[in-house]
Amino acid sequence: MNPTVLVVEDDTALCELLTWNLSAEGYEVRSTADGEEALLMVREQTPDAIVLDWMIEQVPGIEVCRQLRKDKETAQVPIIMLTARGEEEDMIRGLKTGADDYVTKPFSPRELMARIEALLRRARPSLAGSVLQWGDIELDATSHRVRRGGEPLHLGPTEFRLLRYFMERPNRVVSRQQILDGVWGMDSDIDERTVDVHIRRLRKAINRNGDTDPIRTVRAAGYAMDVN
Amino acid sequence: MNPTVLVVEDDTALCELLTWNLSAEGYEVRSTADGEEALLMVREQTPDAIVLDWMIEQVPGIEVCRQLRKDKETAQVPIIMLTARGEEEDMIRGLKTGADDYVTKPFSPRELMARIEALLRRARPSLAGSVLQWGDIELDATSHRVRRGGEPLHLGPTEFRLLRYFMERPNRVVSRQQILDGVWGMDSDIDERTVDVHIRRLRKAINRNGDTDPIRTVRAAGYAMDVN
DNA sequence: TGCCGCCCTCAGAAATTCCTGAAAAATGCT
DNA sequence: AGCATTTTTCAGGAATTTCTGAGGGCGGCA
Repeated sequence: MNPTVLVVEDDTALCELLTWNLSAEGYEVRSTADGEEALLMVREQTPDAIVLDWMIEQVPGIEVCRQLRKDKETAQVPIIMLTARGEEEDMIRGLKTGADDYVTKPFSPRELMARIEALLRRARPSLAGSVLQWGDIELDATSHRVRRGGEPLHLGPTEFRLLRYFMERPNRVVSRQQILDGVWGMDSDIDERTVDVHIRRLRKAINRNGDTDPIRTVRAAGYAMDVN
Repeated sequence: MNPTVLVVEDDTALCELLTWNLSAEGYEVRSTADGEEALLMVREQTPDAIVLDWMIEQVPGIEVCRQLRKDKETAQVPIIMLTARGEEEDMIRGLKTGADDYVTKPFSPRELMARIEALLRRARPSLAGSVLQWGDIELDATSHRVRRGGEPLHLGPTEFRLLRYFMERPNRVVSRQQILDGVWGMDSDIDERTVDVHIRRLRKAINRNGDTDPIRTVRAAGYAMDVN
């Protein structure tokens, strides 16, 4: 289950170079040369990060960026923009539009790799192997261990993924469908009510000692994990 | 309450330039030329972001970065590293050590500003918009929370959508039909009178403490939410 | 193979919210 | 002041949405 990176680049040689490097780093790579198709691919299966060329066919990169940011589903995807020109204006426009980072060609692949890693560390902490925290709850993604107030908690696999999903998105209301996509996988064909059940199981496992429940149900919207 | 940025830079001229630019952007700025002192300042009052020069007195910037990342309290603070040399190795070391971004001198202040903004947007969503405001009412669309004067308000789904609808259109009179389209959906087949009821429920929920009513009824036209 | 843990589904109960219609109140106009 | 129109109030039933407990099924492991 490696992190997925979507490369949107119409220079075939560069695209292959990136794909090769990313694969070597252990990323799952998908790629396209077309902005329109990129949007479709993101909607179909949200990647963990996007490397997006400014100048691509059909739709300019910045427009792709804007579209992604506009849609709630994809608004949080980390985006690194790539450009040939060193225009300051472009860079600032790109960053203001919602890109997280901006790299000008020519660039060193290693630099790009490092920037992607830094960005993932920030945007998806569990992918970088750090420990997530919420109040007295600690979740270690690499060792699959969860503690509350120092006491180890026993969670099933699904409960673990569910908790991680919430801890990666503190304060954010997510719909059942989003939870299904994120925790079960995009193509899962599971009833939304099932989420309720697992939320309940997770709650029971976490609040065993009458602790405060970190998970808030938002009627007609979904659930959220609030900062305390 | 503006976001606070800590500038760690021993070149006095550059430090002043940064301070001036950041202040102009509305940031609260604190600064020091000394790495040791920087660590103390962070511990005393955690800033929302740090601009950190690689070459500073006493402690090298990368060591400051490492120290900050080691401590749980400060592990999440966004860090942008600044350096004179364009050495690729340095950049990669910096990013691997936990820096979020890495800018080489000479750089444009505007670029740095844009990068800080992008980083804050990622690290502290609450600081970078997404919260609508009207006087003492705050509405956070992503966490579905509403506060008035700091006190949390409990709104039902429809009331929430209704309030958001108004706060997205300050100072604008909207007809009942427009409200139905925007809040209930274009194809809703609901009596216009129903809007009245929900307006009332919303008012009751919002003005619980005898606060001023933000919603103005416009006879024969609809409703509006005025700026205060 | 048999046990065990976990996952998904189902369906009824419970809780909350929403809508409806009509009456009361307020407003504007003559 | 009196009338007409519009807005607000109100309460109960309808409709959603969520919660809960139980049960079958699948797969891992001894």
